[in-house]
Amino acid sequence: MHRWSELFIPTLREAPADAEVASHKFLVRAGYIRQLAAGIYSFLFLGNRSFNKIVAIVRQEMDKIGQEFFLPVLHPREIWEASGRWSLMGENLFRLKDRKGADMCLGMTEEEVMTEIARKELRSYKQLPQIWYQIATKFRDEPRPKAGLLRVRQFMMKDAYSFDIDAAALDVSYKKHYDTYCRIFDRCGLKYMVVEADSGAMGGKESHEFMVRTPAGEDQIVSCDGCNYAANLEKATSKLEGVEDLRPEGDGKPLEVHTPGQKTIEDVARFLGVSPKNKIKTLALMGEEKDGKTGKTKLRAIVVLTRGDHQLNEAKLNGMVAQATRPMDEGEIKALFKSPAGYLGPIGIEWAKDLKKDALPVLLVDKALEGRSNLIAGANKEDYHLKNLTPGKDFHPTAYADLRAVTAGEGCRNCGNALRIDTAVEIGHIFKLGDRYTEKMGARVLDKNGKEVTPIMGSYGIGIERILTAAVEQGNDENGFWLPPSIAPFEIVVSPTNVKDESLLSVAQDIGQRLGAAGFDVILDDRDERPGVKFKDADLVGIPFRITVGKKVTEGTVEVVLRSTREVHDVTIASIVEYFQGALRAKA
RNA sequence: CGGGGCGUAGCGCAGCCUGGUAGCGCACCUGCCUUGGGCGCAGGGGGUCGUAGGUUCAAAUCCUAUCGCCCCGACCA
Repeated sequence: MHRWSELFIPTLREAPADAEVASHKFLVRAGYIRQLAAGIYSFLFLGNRSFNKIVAIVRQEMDKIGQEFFLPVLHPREIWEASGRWSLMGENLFRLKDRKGADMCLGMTEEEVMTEIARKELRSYKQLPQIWYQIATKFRDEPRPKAGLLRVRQFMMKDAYSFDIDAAALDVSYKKHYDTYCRIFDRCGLKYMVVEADSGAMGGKESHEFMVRTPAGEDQIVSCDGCNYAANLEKATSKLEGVEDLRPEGDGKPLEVHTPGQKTIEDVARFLGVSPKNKIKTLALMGEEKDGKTGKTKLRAIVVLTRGDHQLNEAKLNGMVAQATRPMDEGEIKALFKSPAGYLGPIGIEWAKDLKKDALPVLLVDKALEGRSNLIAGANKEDYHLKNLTPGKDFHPTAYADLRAVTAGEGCRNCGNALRIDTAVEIGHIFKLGDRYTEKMGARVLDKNGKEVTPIMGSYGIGIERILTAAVEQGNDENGFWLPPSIAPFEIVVSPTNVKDESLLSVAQDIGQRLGAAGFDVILDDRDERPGVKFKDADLVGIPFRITVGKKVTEGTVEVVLRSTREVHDVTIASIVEYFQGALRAKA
């Protein structure tokens, strides 16, 4: 049994001025963490205790499906060069040189190291499937660390990798992780949801993220209360209500209209008396691609058309063109459209026929415009717009694609219910990697027929700090927070109201010892402080249950307080162990 | 990387504009008092004013540079 009076639990009355989100404020105030530098934190006694409990749960569950390794975090350049990520990862990769001047880096994820082992050791289909995992520190030089432990530069991650002989086998490994992740997050007491995710530039096929709703999060998730549809905004789609097209004017050919000074979609729509839904939004972008060898940046004009009231989803676009994009500058706009911004449109420019042809500018049209007619766009001429524009007839896109961002209230693609959008924090991510790493790094095994094949991989991550952060975010009030018992630094705090009263102290000690002997994690607040101080601290530090040992001892009872709801139960001293055997294991 | 803000005691802040003794609350130490929601009284310790340079008789304060931290952005032409 731990005694508070002997421990280092530096609680603060006030939050540090630079903390904004609840979890950051409370974890600092409760003495869990202290900041060392931007995005780098020290874990003190309580924080580390909670941290270790989370790790233990993750390890226990992962051991049921995989094998734990421990890999180096200091990597030679060569393996990152082999996977092609030495240049791809850019500034996010912490780089350094050893004494001989050789390039090294700090691991931000471990596909390379795992694949290197697979390459050297795996020879036969008989050795598959394999699931290897580790729980280790990762380094990422984030452009902007923020919100306490939410986005940091050094963190602990459980990362797992599966190697399978074919896609069907990968499905099995993937499902194992999906189920295991659910068990882990259930045991951690989190209210999470699983969403379809963008597999990103990694080139995976299927991907799910495990998300906890909180305004502190960085991701937007689209979900349906009517069915189980849920997806990251970067990936989400919806059912659109039909829009009535305008009737053709004049001879039905593109018709120039004078729109002096009308630049924005709203202005033009109002000026012409039409809905923005009948307008085309023209987005002028530049695709940038860095040549790995020469270091030169290749530019390519990419123009995206969306419905006037729609927003471009950059993640979808980036996935489609497989390169970074930025808005065109004034000169670039002028060069391509021969017109100032505000009057841009697709007419009068020769567009590429397919994405691979580098020479010509690319015209990507959002699917919501496919089949529409008599739309209005800029005329590529100052103060003029064009009516009667029909995609496929008046201009020919390089490709149609789903590029728009879903907005709240649109219909679910499965059941039609109104979709909601919430902010959430990502606590886990699983995805089917395919053969990207095994292929590039030369991992091969022989199949049943003696033929050489490339094993395919899955990659699976859990952010340990984020489990703690999410738990604090989902359970706090103005006085502090409460963690689920499974991941709290202690399950129960025993608070005698006055330690100078021998009878109170001895009852408290007795209760603490009996609960400890029964397997509960107990801390005795034996500090010589006023009751108010102890109660405030107990409320602050995340312990889900408190036992107040006070006046009622003379009647043979103590009070059990459930931190989350502040429910109070009088329990006899004699039956306290039995009480917790029922109560604590049953509810959070 | 762009924009904004902030660096003064462990935490939260004032002082800076208008240069001249570095201050307040909490925390901390000692004593007394008190003991069911951060109690009270008395005494006390603790600061290179982020760093470097400059102006000045004199710099926390004015000027320059630099470092650090926080927030917003890096999408809607």
